[in-house]
Amino acid sequence: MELSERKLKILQAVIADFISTAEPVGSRTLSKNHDMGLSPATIRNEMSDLEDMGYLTHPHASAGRVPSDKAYRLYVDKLMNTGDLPEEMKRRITEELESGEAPDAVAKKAAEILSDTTNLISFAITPSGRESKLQYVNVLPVADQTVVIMVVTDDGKVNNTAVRLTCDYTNENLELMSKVMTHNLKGKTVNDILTMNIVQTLETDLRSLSALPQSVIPSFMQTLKKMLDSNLYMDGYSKVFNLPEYSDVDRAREILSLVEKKEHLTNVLVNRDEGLVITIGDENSDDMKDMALITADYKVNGRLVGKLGVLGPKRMKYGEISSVIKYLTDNINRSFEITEDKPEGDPEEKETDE
Amino acid sequence: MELSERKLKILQAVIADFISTAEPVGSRTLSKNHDMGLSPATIRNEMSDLEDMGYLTHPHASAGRVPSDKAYRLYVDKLMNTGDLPEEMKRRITEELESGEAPDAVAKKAAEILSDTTNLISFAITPSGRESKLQYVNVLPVADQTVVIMVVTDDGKVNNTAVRLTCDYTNENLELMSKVMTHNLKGKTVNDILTMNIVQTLETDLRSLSALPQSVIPSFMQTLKKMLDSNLYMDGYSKVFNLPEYSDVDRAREILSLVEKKEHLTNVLVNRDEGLVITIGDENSDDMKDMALITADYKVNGRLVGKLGVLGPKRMKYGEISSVIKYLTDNINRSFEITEDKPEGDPEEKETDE
DNA sequence: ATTAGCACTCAAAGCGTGAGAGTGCTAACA
DNA sequence: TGTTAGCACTCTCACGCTTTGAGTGCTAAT
Repeated sequence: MELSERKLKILQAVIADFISTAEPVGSRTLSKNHDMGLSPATIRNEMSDLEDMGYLTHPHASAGRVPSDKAYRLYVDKLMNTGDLPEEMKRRITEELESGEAPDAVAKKAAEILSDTTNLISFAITPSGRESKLQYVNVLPVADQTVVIMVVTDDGKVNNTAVRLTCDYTNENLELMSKVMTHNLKGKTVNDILTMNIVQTLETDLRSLSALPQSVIPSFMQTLKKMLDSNLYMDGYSKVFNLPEYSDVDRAREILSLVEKKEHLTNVLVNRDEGLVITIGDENSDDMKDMALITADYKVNGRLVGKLGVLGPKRMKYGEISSVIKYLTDNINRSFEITEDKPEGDPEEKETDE
Repeated sequence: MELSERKLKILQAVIADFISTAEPVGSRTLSKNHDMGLSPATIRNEMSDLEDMGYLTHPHASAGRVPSDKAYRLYVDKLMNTGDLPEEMKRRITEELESGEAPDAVAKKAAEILSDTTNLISFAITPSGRESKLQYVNVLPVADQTVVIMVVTDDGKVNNTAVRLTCDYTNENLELMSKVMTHNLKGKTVNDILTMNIVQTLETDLRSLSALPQSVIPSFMQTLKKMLDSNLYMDGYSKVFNLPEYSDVDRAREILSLVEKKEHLTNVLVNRDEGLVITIGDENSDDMKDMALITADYKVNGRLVGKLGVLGPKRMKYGEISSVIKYLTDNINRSFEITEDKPEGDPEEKETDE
């Protein structure tokens, strides 16, 4: 059977209604609310067809219709309109985001905005530093036998670790060490540094420092490892209680415990495709089969890095939310783009206009 | 009326039973479970007295008794036993905590442990840097027109901000600036620096740098301000669903939205008394009237700083939880104590080589 | 002073009924 | 032939009634 123009229209109406009310939608309501010049009976016939085709389901015999995963997929691919955001909202987002913050702060803020505007649980992961290029290593004195190792990368990430030393140091030693390490490692990616035999590489240059390198280098590696991890920020936990699908405690528990497994969620996000990705119901992993997940990525310094998104019931305002996420990531990208046009070896040249 | 020995014993039994079952406890159950050689009728009379005295309440005429806030208070002050923790648990806590981490990481970990061991919502705030003494300022080059300002304090806090400059710089300029700022500000508390007129103080020394100070100093102040804030880490959101008192969605929503108001919660914690503090029901602010809050503080470098605690129903295992929190803060204190001038005290020295 | 006994209370669970929303089918209609 | 009105049927949900059981308070006996 073909999806006639009329069937499409009805399907769209059912989906729209269900998204906004969370109630199964019946033929009568449909014919009233959407004045499509058809009687309930006709609509009923069409809906019956749509059910046969797998687009609608029946919770039980005397209830209205509910869209299937297949219907949502069609809706997202063809039917929904990703309209422009209201100026007011755009303004607010830009405003809240504006400030040359560090990636972590931006991610946190973005999750906040996203949850506020969508009324769903939101999250954002910060870039993994895997491909970040080391810019600067600094070993700084803090107290007797204690120093801080600071690593800065070209995309603005700064990580540090405090180390208790097993030996004494002088400020000159630390400075020398910082210089040598920076000189040897600058421009290399974090990942590369972690996989190369750094001790050997530095050994000759640092011979004069006796025990110092042995004390510091493990912690330096530690700091780099920290840079590999993505940080996950979340917001809007308690928003779920506003949704009728979670008025049942067990359902609420389900989604909230899911979201509390941070490593798991991080994994899901990291392994996601690039771009704006929407996965609905069955398309998700087992623990999210009755939810929908919308994510997008953002770039720092032209490098693909962080992700953000929302999680909620399949009945979500896909169009609107996609627009918000799109607008948000665009804004973040733009705000991180500006470190360009330096002479140092970055081949791609991006020009921001408009 | 006086609280006879027997009344106390009965009261304690009621509280103990209610804490473990969440069901109003009746005279019959009590006489069975606690074989105190008294018939239900006698217990009934005593309970009636206890009710008159304000220690017990009746949800309704034909239900058992429930402890009042006053009863919990008595229990916490006199009746409960703060036994020692099982070795197994101690071992686990020490193990998980052991590693010279930064205050932020420690707080996060502590919240995690606390929620795991108590099965309640837990949180930990990191020190406010208000009284931290500045140790080191460093302005470091990151890219053209971009530098990172790093501030290190004596208690191991490290904060940094990336700044886009409005003027050019040379490495020498930055170094000079770092030196001058460190020299002028070292040993002063963050709070003091924020309230003094720093620009004026530095102006003469930095005259040679033209526009650089104007670019950097506001961001430096920004970084210091960040140090004032306590970071709040939480864990165990979804634990509430295991408690019968939150099987009602509205109750669950109540506690979870409360906990999501991070600034509010931070405030509550910051304004709390020192030491192990337990507040029950009415003793709390309006939005926690039917919960109990247990907190304690921990010190970094001898300075009173962070707090951690749990939030849950008034029916909580006060004794056990207090022990855990006590043990946890003791451990944290010990692990942060070492920056002192006594070289002794660290049992194990880790040596990594390869 | 304690306890057995009994009447009483109240929440919670179970049951039956009726209303309402919706369907599917059939027959009539343009 | 596609559309529609009509009608019987189905199923959930809300309501009220009854029963059950846990627990109390009081009284009288020990």
